[in-house]
Amino acid sequence: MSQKYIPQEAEALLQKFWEEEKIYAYDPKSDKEIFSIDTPPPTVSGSIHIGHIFSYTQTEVTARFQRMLGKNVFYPFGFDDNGLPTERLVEKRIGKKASELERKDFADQCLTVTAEYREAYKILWQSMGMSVDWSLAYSTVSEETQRISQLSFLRLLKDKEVEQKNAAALFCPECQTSVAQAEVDDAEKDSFFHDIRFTTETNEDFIIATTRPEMLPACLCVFVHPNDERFAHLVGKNAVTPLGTSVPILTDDLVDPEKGSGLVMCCSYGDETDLLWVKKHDLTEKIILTKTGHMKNTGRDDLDGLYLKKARKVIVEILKDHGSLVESKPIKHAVKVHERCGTPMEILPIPQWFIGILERKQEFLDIADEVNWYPEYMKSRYVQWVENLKWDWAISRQRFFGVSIPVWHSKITGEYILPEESDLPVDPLKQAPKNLPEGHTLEDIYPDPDVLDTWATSSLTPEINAKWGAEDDRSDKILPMSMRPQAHDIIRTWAFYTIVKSKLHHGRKPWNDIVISGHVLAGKKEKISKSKGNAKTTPEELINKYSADAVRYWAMGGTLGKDIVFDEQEIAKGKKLVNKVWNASNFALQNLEEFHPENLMELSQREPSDIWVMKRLEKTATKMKQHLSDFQFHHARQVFEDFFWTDFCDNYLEIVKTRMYQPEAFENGAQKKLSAQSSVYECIFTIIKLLAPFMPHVTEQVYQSYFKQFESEKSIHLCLYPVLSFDKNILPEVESDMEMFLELINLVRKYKTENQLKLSEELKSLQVTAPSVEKLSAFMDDIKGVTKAKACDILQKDGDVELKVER
RNA sequence: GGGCGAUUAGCUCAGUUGGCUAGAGCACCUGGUUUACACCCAGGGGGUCACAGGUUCGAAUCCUGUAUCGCCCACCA
Repeated sequence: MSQKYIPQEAEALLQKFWEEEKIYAYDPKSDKEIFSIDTPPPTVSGSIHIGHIFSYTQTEVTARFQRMLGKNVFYPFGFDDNGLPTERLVEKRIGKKASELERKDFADQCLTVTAEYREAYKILWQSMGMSVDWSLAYSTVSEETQRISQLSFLRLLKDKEVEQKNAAALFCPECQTSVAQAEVDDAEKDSFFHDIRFTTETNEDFIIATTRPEMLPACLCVFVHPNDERFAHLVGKNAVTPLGTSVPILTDDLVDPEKGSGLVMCCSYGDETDLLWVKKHDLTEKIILTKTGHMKNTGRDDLDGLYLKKARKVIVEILKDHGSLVESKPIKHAVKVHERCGTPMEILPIPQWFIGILERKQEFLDIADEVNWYPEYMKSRYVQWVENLKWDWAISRQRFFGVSIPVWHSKITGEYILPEESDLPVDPLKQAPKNLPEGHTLEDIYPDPDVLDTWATSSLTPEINAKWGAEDDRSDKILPMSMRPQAHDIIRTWAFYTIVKSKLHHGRKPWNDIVISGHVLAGKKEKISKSKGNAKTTPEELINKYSADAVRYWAMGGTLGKDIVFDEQEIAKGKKLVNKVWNASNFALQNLEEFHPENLMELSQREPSDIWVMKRLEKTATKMKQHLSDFQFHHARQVFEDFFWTDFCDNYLEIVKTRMYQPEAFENGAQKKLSAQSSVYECIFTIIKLLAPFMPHVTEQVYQSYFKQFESEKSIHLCLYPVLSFDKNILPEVESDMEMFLELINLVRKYKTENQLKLSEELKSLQVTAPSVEKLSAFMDDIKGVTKAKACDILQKDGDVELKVER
């Protein structure tokens, strides 16, 4: 082995080796147990920050661990280049709007433009030592993905899980598309609470308080709470709005008597309550908004055609002139806005495609119980979301770019004309159906203009990975997938929608385990974001400065589901561990030059210290395996460090040094040296295997430099994860006996430190008292070796070990 | 308003089912050029475990309440 390990040089060479040897390839022909990972496809929009590294590395360690358990690991990578962020990026790069190109051409442009970003990801990922099988990479804008997305739609349509309804949906007038409940954000907006005077036909006045006076032309009725005695006399009468319309006054217990004046007008549609009321009281809706957010059908020329905001101002003026406006109080209130553009949402009845989910809430809750949630408490977020769903899933979007809805409509019968599954993907805007219904010409049909919500596609990542419906469909092998890693902020979207699709298509859970990671914060309570520019260092800089293994070490420190504050010192700590592992291995192996594993001494024949370290190693390996199986990365890391740094390096190696350097100083020294070498050999080999999922580079380097010569596997990453199981009868009490020895070592070290002596300073003799002379004496050779004492007398005395030193 | 989580050393965080004297790294102090490593070794100082009650032989850990913070959701007339 060489003296120095320089990660900046070694890591790149090792990565090249892994790629050339296809160490991480998924083997479709193998009959080994498969471990499949539903990798989150990151949005291809140009920026990769340390937060990505954090969560993906945790998954990657699991991939390596499962591979070392002997499983056939299916570890793909995906690129989400179908979303709006990518669309914007591509528009900017090609200088054209998506709508200026054919859908297919724009998709091609997306693939072209994002190619370099995909390449950047791949390079960074490889430089982190990510054991992805790149031949399994997919893109969400590719033809294959579009085929699967359309296939999903067609099958759900045939199963009547999808239907087109002229139902009110949340609508964004800016993007001019419907949006799903999950895409809605709250925003604090400045507004006015307007008190407007209504009258009844019998000339009684009352006040309606509203933030949406422009909805007045769509006023259908006025509600009061049935128990509200203040207004009981009004119920059943007709009210006259300031615009002169006559509407009934009704009761409903959803009215909050405390709010506003206690009277509320119901307009189609001001908010979701209005929607409910229209259904419940069978009111006839009146729609006064166009898709672009302009007024129509108001019955007034001075309002029709005005944009919402403008209309609001105008109507306030009208009301003022009319004397109906009593007061306008400025308020701040939360408004539902589209998360993409921040525009307040409207509710409009336009034809939309829906997947019916409200009827199946319980089924989706049941599926969640079949999935293991890590950490467990994250499930409650899902449960709460599902329980509170109010809308079916609107999957159509009135945008130009995206996966087309594969449907043509008949102008004559209104029936759907659908493509064959084998013809997918199709673009109805560009293509004609292969077979027209009887009596139809091309003139009699029109294409569905909408595209699918991106979640309708992203929710199919298991199916995309499985090449669902293709000739080489591998659903049987990899579905349900073993593991879904993702962050907590998209439980209600990605996790939920994936469960919906899996349930509807296959009737079962999409994965066995869902593993939720936290976010990386730039500082206390500060999210890393591109706009703030608070990601001080790039992943590349950190890898270059500390090594990939060190960055990976940091990523293992987070607790599952919890956000962590970025701490560069943790990476520095990782760098130290890399160095320590190399040096300890290098040193230990130097002392194994004439050793061959064929000559390994039986454990029962070894010296007590050598048996002790093996027992500690056994425990460490057992615990690490358990922790990694449970995705408890930080626990595994901690257990490793405790053993490796303290027990193995600081104590064990120091203890056996003398026996290895100068066996002639001991009676039967050759055997005692072989005993030490046997434990050192097994420890180092086990240590690097235990650490291999965390630090794949330095461990591989040690393996290639030494152990490879005795082993058949060409890479440490193809070795099996260590499982040790020793005969319990071999020195059953060695661990507690060792405690006395370690106590003695500490006392001697303390003595030397306090007396400002070198730790290697020779001592004339030690006078020791210990609870068991016999047991401590078993370590006599090593006591002399590690303390450099020429003589040591042990006397029996209960209690702690005590020491007197003669220099 | 509902749900979930957090509060432990100056800083960043561990602390498995309640159990020896509450741990680690960094920072701080003292000592050591030890033939693996100064990216090291040895020793040391530093915590009323947010607060108040309760359960228990025993609580950082379980229960109740309070405070502060974060996330998710709801409220929006």
